[in-house]
Amino acid sequence: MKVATYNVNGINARLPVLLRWLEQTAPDVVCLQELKAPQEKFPEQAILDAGYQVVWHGQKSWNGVAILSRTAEITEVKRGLPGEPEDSPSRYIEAKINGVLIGCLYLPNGNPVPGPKFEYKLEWIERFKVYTAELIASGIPVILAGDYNIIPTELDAYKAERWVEDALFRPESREAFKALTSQGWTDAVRKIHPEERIYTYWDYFRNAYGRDAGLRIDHFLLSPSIVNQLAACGVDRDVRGWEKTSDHGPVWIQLEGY
DNA sequence: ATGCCGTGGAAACCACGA
Repeated sequence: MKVATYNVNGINARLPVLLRWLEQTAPDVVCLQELKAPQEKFPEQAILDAGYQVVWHGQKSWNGVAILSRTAEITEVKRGLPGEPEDSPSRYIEAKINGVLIGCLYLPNGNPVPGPKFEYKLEWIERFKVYTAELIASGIPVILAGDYNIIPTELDAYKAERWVEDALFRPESREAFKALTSQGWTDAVRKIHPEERIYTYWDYFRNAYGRDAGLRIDHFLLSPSIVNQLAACGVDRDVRGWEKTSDHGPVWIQLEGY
C-alpha cells in the first residue's frame, strides 16, 4: 500500500496538477491539506472520476483536509480533534482504510512569534499529543500524515540558522515533534534516510525550488504496530516544478503487507 | 533577511500562508 500526503494550497486551483499526479503515480491513499474550499465546493466528482473514494472536512477560505482511497473502502472515523470546539478550523480528519487508521492533519503555522497564533499552535499540539498517546495505547496500526508545520532538526531546513525565531523551528515546535517520537511514533522518512537532506516545501519566492532552498515539514508518523511494514519513501519533487503548482511537493511511503 | 507569490473572498484590496 502506497500512502501519500500533499498540501495542495487550494484544491480547486490545484485540480489539474492533482489529477495529473494521481494518474502518474496512482497512490492507494492520499491525505490532502489546505483545501481552501467550503464543504460544498470540494470537487468530489472529479476525484471520483479519477477512481478515488473520498472523505473531506472543508472550510470557507482556509484550511481543509481530505483523505482519498483508490483500492480499498474508506470509512470516516472522525473530523476534528477530541476536545475541540465544534466550529474549530478544519485541520484534522481520520478514516479507516484496509484495517489501518489514517489521520490527516494540517497543524497550525503559528507565525508570528510571539502572539496568539503561536499560542494556538502550542494549544493544538497539546490536544494532538493527548490524542496520539491514546492511539499508541490502543495498539492499532496508525499512520498520521500531513503538514506538521514543524522543521524537526537542522538537517530539515536550508540555512536552518535563518529559521531559529520562526514558529516552524522554535524550540517548542521541535520539542513537540520529539515528544511525539518519544510516545512511540516513528518519523518514516528519517527511518529510511537518517542523514539525507530531504525537503517537502519550497517557497514561491526567490526561485526557492530552483535553488533547492527548501524545508521538510510534511511528515508521516507511524505507530509501532505498523512501522515494520515500512519499505520505501520519497518526495515527488518534480511536481513542485510543474505549472500552477503548490509550494509543497507530494510525499509518499510504501508499506508491505497491506 | 524580507511574503518579492499564490489563493480565496470580498470588493477593485486584504488576510493568510511558512
